Amino acid sequence: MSTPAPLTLNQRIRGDIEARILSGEWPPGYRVPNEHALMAQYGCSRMTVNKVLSALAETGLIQRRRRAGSFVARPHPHMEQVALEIPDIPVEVASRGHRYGFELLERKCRKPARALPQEVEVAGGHTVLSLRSLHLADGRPFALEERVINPVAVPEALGMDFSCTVPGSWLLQHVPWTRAQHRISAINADATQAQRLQVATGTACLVIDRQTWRGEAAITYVRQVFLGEAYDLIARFSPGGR
Amino acid sequence: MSTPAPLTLNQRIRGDIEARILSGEWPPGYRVPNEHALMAQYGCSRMTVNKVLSALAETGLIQRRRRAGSFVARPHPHMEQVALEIPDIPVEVASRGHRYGFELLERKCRKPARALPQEVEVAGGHTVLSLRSLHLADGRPFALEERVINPVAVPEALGMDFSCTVPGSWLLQHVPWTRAQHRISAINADATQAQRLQVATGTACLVIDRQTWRGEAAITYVRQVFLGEAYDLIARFSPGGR
DNA sequence: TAGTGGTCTAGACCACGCT
DNA sequence: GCGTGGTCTAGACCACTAC
Repeated sequence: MSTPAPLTLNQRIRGDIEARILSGEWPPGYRVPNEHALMAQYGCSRMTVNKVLSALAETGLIQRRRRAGSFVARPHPHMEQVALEIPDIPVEVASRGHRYGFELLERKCRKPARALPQEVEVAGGHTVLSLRSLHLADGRPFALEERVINPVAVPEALGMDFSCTVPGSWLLQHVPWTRAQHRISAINADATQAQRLQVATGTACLVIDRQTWRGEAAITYVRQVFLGEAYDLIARFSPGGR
Repeated sequence: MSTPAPLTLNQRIRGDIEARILSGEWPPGYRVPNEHALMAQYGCSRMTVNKVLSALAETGLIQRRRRAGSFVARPHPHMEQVALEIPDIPVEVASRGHRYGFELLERKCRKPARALPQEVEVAGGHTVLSLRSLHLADGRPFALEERVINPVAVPEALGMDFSCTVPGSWLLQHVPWTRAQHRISAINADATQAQRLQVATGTACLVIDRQTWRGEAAITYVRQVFLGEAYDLIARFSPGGR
């Protein structure tokens, strides 16, 4: 029950300072002791306290200004971002205790829809590999997915039979991406969507539009339509950035 | 047009390595030169290259293993999180080029709804300050907000007249929080919600449930209901964590 | 067991920006 | 001007683990 703590000096100092800030002992605007003072207090070198304070500044807990000193930050700047988990649907379904199923509705190569700039970008002047599919949980519709893939960036995709392979999971595992953008919105299911999801027309659905890039090349664009009542996204924020 | 680059040595080395990884010159699994080699290559001390490699490891671009070396990471682990901007509604409305307006519909102290565990937690055995309000863009309904505040954690709130002060913005600026959780879902507007938002009953709405804590104390719980077609959330991921 | 990363030291010079 | 943080050096000892 005793501390099994082989904490590094760095972690001890960081923990000390974080605790003072989070407990309110050092309120927003409070001037943190400077590096020289902390160095003396902990009997360590300046590099060590500098590393701690730099790390705290990166996470936004303190602000550092030359000549002025380090100050406990006001709570909101910067913390306006929270971590949103990207859902991998098979994993998501399994973690909810359901049996996952997949059904490929359509697979073809076609021209991009000119009305969808994302598709045009993925096409890059060529055709796109278009996949329309349905994700199932315990045999019942869970999400509808419309995806286009850039066959120039991902030539292996042309040789894949996606009737048994989930395109999203396959792409995640085989194609490295460096940038992604997600747009989250809500729509009323139209007649086609409602029929495929086996709900009434007009049912509220959560929509995720995701586009990924590798360097400058667009890899894929996907629109996933979830039943609004059966699905939700969770985003969290905890102190220290992690 | 020339490089105005007063880059630090640290940034140069980090940029070099990131470029090689992102360009694919160093593919996933590639063994990055060890610290001694980089030290020689750049003619610098070990601390300098160590700081670079540690930073790259923190962002997930490389993995480091004692005795084995540093390796370019496979793309997906860890990158399953993206940064989601928390919307501050007045700012959000203004940034979309609209005039922001606010209307307090109801303000009272009451018992928490037993069916809502979030309200019970915010209450902590006491009553909650309950606020129901409407956010407007160019005078038209933009979002409906139902909020409860813990009056023990935020006693100043009891003295506030929120008819002119936006509760969310006020809380953000006056109450530091250390933890937050968001749940995003989609609903069909019920009759009351539809009337207040001036849309047809059943219109799809994007819902954000947000709860914040300071330490172990729950501060506030809020449900914001947005028009699904008029609003969306954007989440991005870029390399290097930022 | 030897090579690798993890951590730390005791200095140093410099740039910035309050005062 | 001068105190602060920003960066870097040339070492050091240790822990871990793959070989």
